[in-house]
Amino acid sequence: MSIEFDNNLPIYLQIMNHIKRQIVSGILQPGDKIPSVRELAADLQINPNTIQRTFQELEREEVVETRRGLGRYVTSEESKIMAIKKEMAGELLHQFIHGMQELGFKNQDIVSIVSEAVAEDRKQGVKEGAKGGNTAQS
Amino acid sequence: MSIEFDNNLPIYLQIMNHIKRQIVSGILQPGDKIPSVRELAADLQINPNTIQRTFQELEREEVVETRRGLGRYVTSEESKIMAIKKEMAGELLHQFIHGMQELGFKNQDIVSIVSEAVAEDRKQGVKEGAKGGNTAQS
DNA sequence: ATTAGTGTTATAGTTAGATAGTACACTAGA
DNA sequence: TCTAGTGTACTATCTAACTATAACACTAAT
Repeated sequence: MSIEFDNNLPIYLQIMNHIKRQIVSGILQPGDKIPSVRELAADLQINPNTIQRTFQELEREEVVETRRGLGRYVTSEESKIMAIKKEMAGELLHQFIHGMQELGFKNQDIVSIVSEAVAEDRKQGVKEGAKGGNTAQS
Repeated sequence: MSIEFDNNLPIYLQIMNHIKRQIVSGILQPGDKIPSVRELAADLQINPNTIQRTFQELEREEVVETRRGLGRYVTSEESKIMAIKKEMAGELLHQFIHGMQELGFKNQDIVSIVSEAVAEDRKQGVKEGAKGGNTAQS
């Protein structure tokens, strides 16, 4: 595991999202054991207290379950996982569309830009999401 | 002017983005005077020092120009504004597509989701960007 | 019982972001 | 010249996030 940090977001939130993505995308399956506090801390070069906070938040969201003395496990409730997937996707979608509208793009522009970016993606492999799209005009 | 704060992002970055969006979308035109430090601070109920930092960053990005004793003005270089628009749109696009891919969505799913969200938007007026999209399955 | 691997808790210190308050410098206009 | 409205600078204080370190509690396996 390795995460690109450095943003302006708190580390514990970034790690939270990283783990949630792994669960939602199936890299971590329901019931799977997740790394221990100390193990992940050493792995990511992050203080154990920060990892502990990350995990407490994940537990508060019912994404993982704790068995004291044993470790932490991905929830077995697949409905919960699906709900989180929808929530995360909805959040991404909203931020994108709302953001583009604020920049002055029309709805049809937005669809075109996404279509083109995805087409680029298919041609070039997964590179960088087409940064300066040619259709990026309002 | 009013901004919904509260995220985990520093306030000065949020205000920066807000002003950049106003410029890029044409609400603020090239050469326009922007609010003074004290005025915006009072308006947003934010400490003047924080606004000062916001403006310094905007100046560093060459989005605004300062005339000491007079005030600050939106840059007159329209090419600079276009560049920033492309940069901001590219960032939004990349975060969205990359994020959706990490959640396990295929490229064709992503295009469909955006198309539907935009269609919803058209029907319901600008409401909330279609949070729990029905097609949000991989 | 002992050990190793877990989660859990606590104290102390550092840093960035934000606030509070004050003061100084420049410019336009009366 | 004086005043009002600018940008700018500085010190002090507060809080959240993060780090450093240590200790304690529970569980499974030996």
